[in-house]
Amino acid sequence: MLLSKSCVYGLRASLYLASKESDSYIPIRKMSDTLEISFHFLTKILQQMTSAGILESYKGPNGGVRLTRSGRDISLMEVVSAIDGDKMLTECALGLPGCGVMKPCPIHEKWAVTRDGIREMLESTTLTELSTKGKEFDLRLTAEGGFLDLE
Amino acid sequence: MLLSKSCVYGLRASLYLASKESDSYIPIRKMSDTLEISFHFLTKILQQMTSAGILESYKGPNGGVRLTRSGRDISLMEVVSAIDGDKMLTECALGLPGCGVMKPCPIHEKWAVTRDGIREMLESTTLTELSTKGKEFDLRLTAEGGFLDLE
DNA sequence: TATTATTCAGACAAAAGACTCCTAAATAAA
DNA sequence: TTTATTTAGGAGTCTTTTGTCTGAATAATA
Repeated sequence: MLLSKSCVYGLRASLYLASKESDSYIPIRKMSDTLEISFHFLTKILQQMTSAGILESYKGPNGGVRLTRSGRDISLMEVVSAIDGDKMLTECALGLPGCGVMKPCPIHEKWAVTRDGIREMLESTTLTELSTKGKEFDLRLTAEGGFLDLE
Repeated sequence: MLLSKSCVYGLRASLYLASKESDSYIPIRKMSDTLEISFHFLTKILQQMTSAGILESYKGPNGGVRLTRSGRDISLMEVVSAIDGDKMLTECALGLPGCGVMKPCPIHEKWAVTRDGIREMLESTTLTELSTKGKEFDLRLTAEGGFLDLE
């Protein structure tokens, strides 16, 4: 798969948070229940996002996590590279270490074009853009349910 | 990564075979040595390609594998789907089981566009196209060497 | 026929990714 | 000040991917 499971979970959680317009902290337990993701596993992923500066957290009762900025200013790319890094968008498609402009692999150029398409998509799409559409059309965010099922 | 390691190895081996214009069988051992891929691991991958009809094999002395058709008629897509399947090009980017036209996920449409770019690239590129360029410009096919180092 | 070169097949091992569980630290509320 | 809630972080398990090893089947050749 293009994105790791961790990354997908991080994206879904980000969209959940972006769909909440209040700036109160959301407990991870609530998110993991709603999104049907293992609590402990999700916790770790959100920690990565916190240390990457996308989220901020607060301990204790009424604690949880929230976006540090408006979802309008956070691209999918930010979330992806916080969790999966940017190997996918920098590495040679054939995994050859020395591959580069000097001595490229045969699919170097074609892959560069394709990859730019992926990057462009991730960079130009914001959390708010997707969460807004998500709420408008009740799009899917879990196996069963959509944005309108979010609590 | 987009492609599994197995898939990348399969692609590199395919390009190696396409670069040989003779229709004699090439021993896997020779390929694994040249391409610096574990012999046994490569063997398994090539077996997958054989049962997918991309390669044919011959046992015993002077045996090995070769392409069943001209590399001109084999697209990268064929090799990729023989090894990795086509999950990448069919599955929801968020991994949501029910995601589809009826109730898509938020990135469904954008991902469909991006994905078509990937598919188009893989389908429109043939082994011969790449191996020809590979030989012409001595492109990279191993960590260290290029097409002109192939024996 | 015996030997050698080769693919085929499957069991096994190691590494990475995905996921669980437990304890500690922070903090709000009772 | 105690208790409940919540994140932080580490250690451990399970699964998948990647890679290794051993032996059997097949075919050429001496």
